[in-house]
Amino acid sequence: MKYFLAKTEPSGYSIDRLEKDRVTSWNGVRNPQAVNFLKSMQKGDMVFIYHTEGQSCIVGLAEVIGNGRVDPIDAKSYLVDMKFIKKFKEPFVTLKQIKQTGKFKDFRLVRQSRLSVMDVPEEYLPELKYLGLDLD
DNA sequence: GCCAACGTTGGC
DNA sequence: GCCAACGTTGGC
Repeated sequence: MKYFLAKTEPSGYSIDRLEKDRVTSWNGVRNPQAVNFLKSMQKGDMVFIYHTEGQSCIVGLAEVIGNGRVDPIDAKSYLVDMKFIKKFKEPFVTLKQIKQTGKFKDFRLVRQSRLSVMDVPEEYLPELKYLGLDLD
């Protein structure tokens, strides 16, 4: 089981919306590198949901529930079905905090600010838990 | 709302 | 296939 992170603008699609929907097809990603990460997702993998408006922060967790597929209405885009797992308790873990620890220097979230879907290497999980993410 | 950094497009 | 011009993302 692997971890990923997917960004979204909450005014477009928020964690609250995912909680209501329960299940969604994560879509609208066209950047080739981000699409590759979507393609590497497998059933059972976990996805941190990250909001990019206002204070950038990790707001929740979703789980991949099936194989991805090319978006039927946009061949350059790729879809992955996922279900709501949880919304983290506030205060959310922010990008600022993540940068301040100094332990995420090679994390794509820090290195490639415009990448909207990425892997979260296992080595970062303990530090994310330490910052307050409840992964149980 | 600005703008740096990055990605994409299209003319050559 | 290069690269200038343009468009977009996301942090601030």
